Amino acid sequence: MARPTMEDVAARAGVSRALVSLVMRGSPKVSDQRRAAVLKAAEELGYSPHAMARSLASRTSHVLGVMVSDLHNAFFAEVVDGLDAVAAEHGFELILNTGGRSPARERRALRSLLSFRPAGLVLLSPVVPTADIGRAAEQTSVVLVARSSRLATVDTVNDDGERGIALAVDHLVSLGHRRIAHLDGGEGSQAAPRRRGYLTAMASHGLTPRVVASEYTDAGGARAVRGLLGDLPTAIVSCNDFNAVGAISALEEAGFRVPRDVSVVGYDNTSLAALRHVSLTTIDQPRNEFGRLAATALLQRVRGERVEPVRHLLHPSLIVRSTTAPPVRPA
Amino acid sequence: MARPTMEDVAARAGVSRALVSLVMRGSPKVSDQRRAAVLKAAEELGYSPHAMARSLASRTSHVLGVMVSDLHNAFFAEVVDGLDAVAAEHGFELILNTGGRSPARERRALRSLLSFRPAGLVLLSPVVPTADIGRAAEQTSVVLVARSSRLATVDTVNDDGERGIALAVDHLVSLGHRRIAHLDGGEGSQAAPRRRGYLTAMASHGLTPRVVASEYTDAGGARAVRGLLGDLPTAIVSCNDFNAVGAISALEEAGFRVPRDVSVVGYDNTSLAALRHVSLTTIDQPRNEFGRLAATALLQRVRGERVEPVRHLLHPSLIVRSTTAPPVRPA
DNA sequence: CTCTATTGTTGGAGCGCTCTAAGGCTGTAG
DNA sequence: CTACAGCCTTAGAGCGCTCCAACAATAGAG
Repeated sequence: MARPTMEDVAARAGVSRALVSLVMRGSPKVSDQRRAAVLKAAEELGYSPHAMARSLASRTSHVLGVMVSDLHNAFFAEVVDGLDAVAAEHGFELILNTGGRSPARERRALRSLLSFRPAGLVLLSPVVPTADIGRAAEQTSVVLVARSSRLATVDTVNDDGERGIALAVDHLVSLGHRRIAHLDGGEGSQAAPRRRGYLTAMASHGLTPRVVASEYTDAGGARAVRGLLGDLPTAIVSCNDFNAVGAISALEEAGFRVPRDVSVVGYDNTSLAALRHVSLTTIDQPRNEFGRLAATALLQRVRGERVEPVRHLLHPSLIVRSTTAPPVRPA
Repeated sequence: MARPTMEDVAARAGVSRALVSLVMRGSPKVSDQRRAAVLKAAEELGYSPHAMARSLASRTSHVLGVMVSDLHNAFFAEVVDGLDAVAAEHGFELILNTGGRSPARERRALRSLLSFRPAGLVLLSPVVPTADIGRAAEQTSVVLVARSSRLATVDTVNDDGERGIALAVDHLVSLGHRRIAHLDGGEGSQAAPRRRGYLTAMASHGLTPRVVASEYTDAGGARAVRGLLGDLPTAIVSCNDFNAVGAISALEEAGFRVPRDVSVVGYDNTSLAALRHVSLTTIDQPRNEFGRLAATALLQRVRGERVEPVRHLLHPSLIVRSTTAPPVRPA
């Protein structure tokens, strides 16, 4: 498995190593004749440039470091998908890590990524303290996804959770609902803005809010609904799709029909929501776009096109499916 | 962002560059005193070794290349999760690519990964011709996941789809079903062994098989069931979970109840199947284990512990939930 | 036919590290 | 007091590449 080097190609093509380098980098200052000879020799030897040696010599990196807090979650997979698309488009490679939602493991993952001297770093919903992020940002460009920060040195990409929930509430209100409860995500990552958005939206319609403690799982949604059965609202805004699906199950088990008796809105527009069996009205977060924007932000910095930090706050959108309808019970 | 080098650390600690190198590699032949001095200097400078320079000089790589045909699919994300766990455990880093299910793009992705001279390559369900894989295997160790191959130079990790479907059929037969249909995955990746497994299992029970053309989507499952309504079997074995969920929707829309009127079994045990709202009886594929085994296979080769190819054929397992029950209609 | 551009090509230094072989120290035996 | 093990430590070459300065070679101008 000893692979050929530039030297080998040069020897075979009867030119110098430097000329091979020029050809490999696609320089225009090489005669067509020599170029062809070099390319032929490279082909015959099965030569391909050594990315690490190249990066070392040129003091530039075509690598983007990505730390995912938890790949298990399909949300992140889609973001990575977007990152990869943009990176590939510009000849960059992704080097990937997971932090396992533990600050210690994330710190280690961070160090490991930095040891590759990446052109930039994408942190997906990291849980490490801001100080660690700041320190990383001294070494390379950093963009934070699904986590906000006031650090002047890092870019951020988030969705506007307040607005997203407001979309859901407005939708329900326009259908005629007035008793709308929110199943809250607790300590979950974007739970706070969503809760805030709910309270603000309800207030703006002059309605009485009702926040019910819950969590980002279907079991959590079911549990929360069971606590609500004595005094059921006509509509529920869940903190995410899983929670919403759990809520629907519990409602149906209790003999209620969705959306006839209770309307339910989710959040995230996971593939789950799109299933005909579920057909959940929900709020879409442009996850792929998160990745694309994050990669783009990094590439801009790499090219020196921008210095000031950028804060992307993406607009979520309402996807109306079959779990919302006008209320039939007295509002 | 000009980061300190070994030279800087050596100067500050008052030792030679080589000594710093020894300390960084954790060599035992360094006096405690010097080691402490070096570590202190490194700490003060915020030094961390340059992974690429290290790899170039040592002619060894601590990088594993991963080509995912489509990260969008949660299946692959879980495999990557398993890969990452084992890689991290052994101080390896993952470098990741997607091939977008196109041979041309995959070939490019492959080349790009190889340019990093990775210690090994993991190909998740690649669509490139075997010849390309063989060529890659000449450059580094290769393990194929979710794609079989007779190449003597590559390791493979797959699940035993025939056996998985047999598990489903046996389960239904033991419940008393005799009219069991299979919704087929067509050209889909593991559809062939699953179909084969169905036919064999039915034959072994002396039952008449009934293969219905379908595909790996919930819409596909629904469509197939609609074609079945005139002569409904008592049980359905779907090619995967999505298909099964679609089938259930169509059955319910037609006024049938699952599992009372028809039992349904999925395949894959996606997170979808586990939802209480779905609670699908299905066949579990140990995806995380796929990743772990793939990484382990590579590491064994890297360490020279093994030369002959290994073929992992993982046993799928039956997960009984709420969509299967004894038939009530005449069998 | 010489002189200056212009274009194409080359050697050499160096990127940050590892690794080998050789060197400096200490302590103990002869 | 010299010799010889250790045990630490170091200089130096080299990994595969890029990049710069220098240099041929060809072309156009005077």
